[in-house]
Amino acid sequence: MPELPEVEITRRGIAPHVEGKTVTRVVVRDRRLRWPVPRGLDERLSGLTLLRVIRRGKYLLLDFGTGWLILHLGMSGSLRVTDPGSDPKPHEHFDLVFGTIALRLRDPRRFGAVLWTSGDVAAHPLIARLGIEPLSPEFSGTWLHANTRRRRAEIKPLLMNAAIVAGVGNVYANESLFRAGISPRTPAARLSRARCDKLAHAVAETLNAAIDAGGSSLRDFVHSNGASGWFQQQHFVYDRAGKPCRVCGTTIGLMRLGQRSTFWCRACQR
DNA sequence: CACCACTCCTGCCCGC
DNA sequence: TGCGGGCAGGAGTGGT
Repeated sequence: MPELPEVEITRRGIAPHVEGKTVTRVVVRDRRLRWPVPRGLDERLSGLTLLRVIRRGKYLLLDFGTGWLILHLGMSGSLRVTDPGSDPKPHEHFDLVFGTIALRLRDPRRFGAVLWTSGDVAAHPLIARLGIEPLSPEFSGTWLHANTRRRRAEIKPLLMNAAIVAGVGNVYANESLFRAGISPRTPAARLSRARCDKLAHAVAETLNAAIDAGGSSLRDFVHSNGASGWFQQQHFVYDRAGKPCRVCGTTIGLMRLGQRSTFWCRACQR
């Protein structure tokens, strides 16, 4: 499940291969993603040079000067750099071809997105509503404390709300709360200033550790499945229901919070 | 406005 | 062994 770290690893994996390159062709094999892939991308993009690839939350934003291609990997999407002549495998719905190489999107569950916007990408409705970047210097205990005072929601669903914090999904919300020693059920407004500090640090640490873990596999984005660096990290709590806590041995619990599986150690997290 | 449930989709796992 | 059912999840949408 691509969350912020996986998307950032993807960005780092593909950027050196495609930045500065000019689009020669766009191939759409299946338009049926979360929203239909727009028609006319081939005509619109051919001849344009990709200036840079940036990330906002879980979105990849490809700057073409006159406009931006917005990519989202949904929960099963991956991007790789490949030979445009190679036979597409199942679920490889979209190619962005730069002469002798291509960016190829695979997305079995089709929760992902490929969209185009002209002008300022930050003004696009999907991007404009995103909350703070958790790896930005602005994201701190001070920010978290100030922005949760009137929140009745429990901290875990709040952390996963992209309109508040962009890019933290279920895996890293669970892991961050474990690292911070905070119960996922704590009402956000009840978190002390000190605990907000702890949590902001834990979120950044957790995300950075995951990025570092995936960084060793960057070359896999070329002629590979583009996803091999993802699940190598050891989780403290995620998907470990019924197993002993790696820190204290207490059995890891499982509950539903905001329709999502929530894993936690009742001894380590209060 | 804040929050919540619902929804999209398919691979995978479990039980029979 | 094969099949059906349930589950997983990002995040937009619409209801309360």
